[in-house]
Amino acid sequence: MLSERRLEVLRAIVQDYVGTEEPVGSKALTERHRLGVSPATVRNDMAALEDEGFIAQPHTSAGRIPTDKGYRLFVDRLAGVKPLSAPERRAIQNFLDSAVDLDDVVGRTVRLLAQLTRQVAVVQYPSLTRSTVRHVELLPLAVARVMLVLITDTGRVEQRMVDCPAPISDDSLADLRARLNSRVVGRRFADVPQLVQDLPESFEQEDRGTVSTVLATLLETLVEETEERLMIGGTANLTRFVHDFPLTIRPVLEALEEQVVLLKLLGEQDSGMTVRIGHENAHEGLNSTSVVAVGYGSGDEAVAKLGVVGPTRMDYPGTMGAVRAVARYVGQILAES
Amino acid sequence: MLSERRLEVLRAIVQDYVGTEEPVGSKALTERHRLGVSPATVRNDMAALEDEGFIAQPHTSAGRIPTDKGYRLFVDRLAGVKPLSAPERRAIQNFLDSAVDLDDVVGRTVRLLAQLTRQVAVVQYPSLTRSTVRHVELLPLAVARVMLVLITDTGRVEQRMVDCPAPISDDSLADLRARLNSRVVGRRFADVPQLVQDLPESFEQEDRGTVSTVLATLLETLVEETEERLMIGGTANLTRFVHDFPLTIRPVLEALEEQVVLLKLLGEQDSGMTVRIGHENAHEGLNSTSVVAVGYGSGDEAVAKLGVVGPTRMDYPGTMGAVRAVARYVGQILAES
DNA sequence: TTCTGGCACTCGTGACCATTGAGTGCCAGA
DNA sequence: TCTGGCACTCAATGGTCACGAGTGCCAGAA
Repeated sequence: MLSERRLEVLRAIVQDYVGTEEPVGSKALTERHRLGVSPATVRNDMAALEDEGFIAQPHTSAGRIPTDKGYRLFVDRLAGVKPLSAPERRAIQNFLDSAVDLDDVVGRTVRLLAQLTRQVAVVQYPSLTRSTVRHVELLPLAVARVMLVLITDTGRVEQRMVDCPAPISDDSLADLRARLNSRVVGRRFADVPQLVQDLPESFEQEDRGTVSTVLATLLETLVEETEERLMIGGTANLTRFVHDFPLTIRPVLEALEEQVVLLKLLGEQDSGMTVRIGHENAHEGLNSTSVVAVGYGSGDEAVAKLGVVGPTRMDYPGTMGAVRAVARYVGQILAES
Repeated sequence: MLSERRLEVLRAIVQDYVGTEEPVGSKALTERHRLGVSPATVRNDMAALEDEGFIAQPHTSAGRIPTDKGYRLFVDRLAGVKPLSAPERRAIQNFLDSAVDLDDVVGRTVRLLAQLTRQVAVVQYPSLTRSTVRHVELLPLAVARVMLVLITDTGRVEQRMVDCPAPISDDSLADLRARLNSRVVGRRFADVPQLVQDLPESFEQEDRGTVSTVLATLLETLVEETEERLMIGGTANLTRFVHDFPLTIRPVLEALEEQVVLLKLLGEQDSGMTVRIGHENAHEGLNSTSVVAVGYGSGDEAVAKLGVVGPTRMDYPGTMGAVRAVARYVGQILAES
C-alpha cells in the first residue's frame, strides 16, 4: 500500500510537471515542496511509485513524469475540483446571457470553455431524445410536394422535403396539420409513433398515401435528429503543445473532425463529471489526451454533454472546475428560454 | 523584360519546389527539366529572377525558393487550371448527390474539398441576399408569444421568438400569416420591407402593435441572416507543414476559428476564381498561406463562396481545378433542389 | 525500521570542430 | 549569349568532450 507521504510525493510530481512541463527530479521536489524529508528519501518513494506504475522516467538519469495511471490516482484521490473565482463566474454568466438563440448559446459556450481552459472545447447540442414536440408545420410547396417543419421545445427547428405519392388539397393538408399537432404537441419524441399510428385511416382514401408518407418522414426526422450534432472550438490551443509532441497533434485534429468519434467520446460517459485519461480513451488518436466531460441540461435531466480535450498533462482541478461551472450556467440559460 | 526561358526557369522552380518542398538549385533544375541549357546559364537566369524579386534564397549557398511575387507571376501567366480526371469528377458527383439537406450539402462539400486538395476547406452557406422567401409561418406559443419561421428558397430555415405587446387571437394570427405570405412569397429579401410596409394599417387597432412587432422581427431576421455562416474542415491537413513552420500554424488556426475573418477573406474577392498569395491576404495570421476561392450558385448568380486555405507553396493548378470543379457541382446540386 | 548523506554511474544536452557537399558568383573563352 | 571552370560560402552532419541533473545503492544514524 502507498503511504501518505508517497501520495504526497505523487501529488507534488503531478503539480510540478503540469506547471513546468519538464520531468521532475527528487532534488527539485524537495526544494519546491515542504515534504520534510531529504531528496534521498524522496528517491526511494519515487522508486516505489515507479514500481507501482504511477510514474515513469523518459530515460535513465532524467526526472520522473506521471503515467496515465498516476494521473488517474491523482484525479481520483488527490485532487479536488477547483471552483472558479467570483469574477470568472460573473463573466461566464454575462457572456452566456447575451446569447440570442440556440446556435448562439452553443457557440458562446464553446468559445468560453476554450478560453477558460485554454484547451479544445466540445459542446454537444441539446439532445432531442428527451425533447418534446412544440409544433409541426406542413407547407404546400408544389402540387405534390410538402415541406415538413418540426419545432422542438429546445428551440431546434428541422425541416424535410416530402414528395407525395398523390396531390393533396390545401384543406386536407391543413386538416392533417391540425390533427397532427393536437396529438403530438407537448409529447416526447419516443411517444410520437404510437400517437400517430392510426391517423391515415381517418382520411379519405385518396389522401391516405400522402398522409402516410408525411408521417413516415416525421418519424424518420425524429429518429435521425436524435443523433446529435456538436460544435468544437479552441483547436488553436493544440499548438501550445506542438513542441512536445508535434507528431501527436495530427491524429488529434483528425479525431476532432470526426463528429462520430466525438459523439462516441462524450456518449460513453455517464452524465456526471467524468475524466478519461490517455489510453482510457477508446479512440487511438486521443491516446495522448485527456477528456473531461460532464452532462448539462435545463432541468434535472442531462440533455447533452460538454467537455474539453487536452493533453494528459493538464491542470485537472482547474479544468474540472471550469467545465462544471460552464455546464451549470448553460443549463440555467436553457431552462430560462 | 523577362525572356521566355527565364519564365520557363521560374515555372520549373515553382514546380520543383512544390514537389520537393526544398530549395531548388541550378544543377537539379537542369537535371529534372529539359531546359536545353547548362546550369551556369540557369544560374544567370536565376540571378536575374532574384533581382526582380521573383525568387529568393533562404541563405547563401542554398537553392532558390519562389517569393509571393514569383507565385503570383506563376499563377497569372505560367499555370493553367488542371482539370480533374473523369473518375474524380464522377466521385464528386456521386458524393454530393447523396446529400439530404442543405447542412449535408455544405458538410459534404467541405469534406470533399479538404480531401481533394489535402488542404483546409472553407465553404460559405448560400447567401440570403439574393434569396427569395418561400414561406413565412407564425405559430402561437403562448398568449402573447409567437414563433416566426422563415423558409427560404435555398432551403434554409430561420426561427425567431416574438414577444407581443398585446395578446392576439389565433384567427388574427392566421389572417396575418395569410396576408403576409400572399405578399412576400417568391419575393427577394430586399423587396420585403416596402411590400409589408402598410400591413399594420389593415388590422384592428388592438392588433396593430403585435403586427408591427412581428414584421419588425421578420425584417430583422432578413437582415441578420444576410451575414453568412460557413463551415470549415480539413484542419488536420495543416499538420503536414508543421515541420516547415511550426510557428505559423498557430495564427492560421486562430484565424480559421474567427468566422468574421474568413467571411471577410472570401467576401473580399469577386465571384470569379481568385487566388490570394501570402501577404496579399489582409489578415496577418494568413500571411504565409494562400487562399483559392470561387463563387458558386444555383443559377447565373453566385450566391456564396467556397475555397481552400493552404501554404503558399501549394499545387496551384491542381487546387484551382479542384475548387472550380467542386463549385460547379455544388451549384448544380443547389439548382436541382 | 526508516531516514539520510555520500558516492559512483548514466545519459541527455550543448559546445566545439572538422568534413562534406550543394549551391553560388564570377570570369575567360567558345 | 552561352558554357565550363574555379574559388568561395555555408548549412548540415557527425564525432568528441565536458557538464550536470538525476539516479540507485549502501552504510550508518535516528
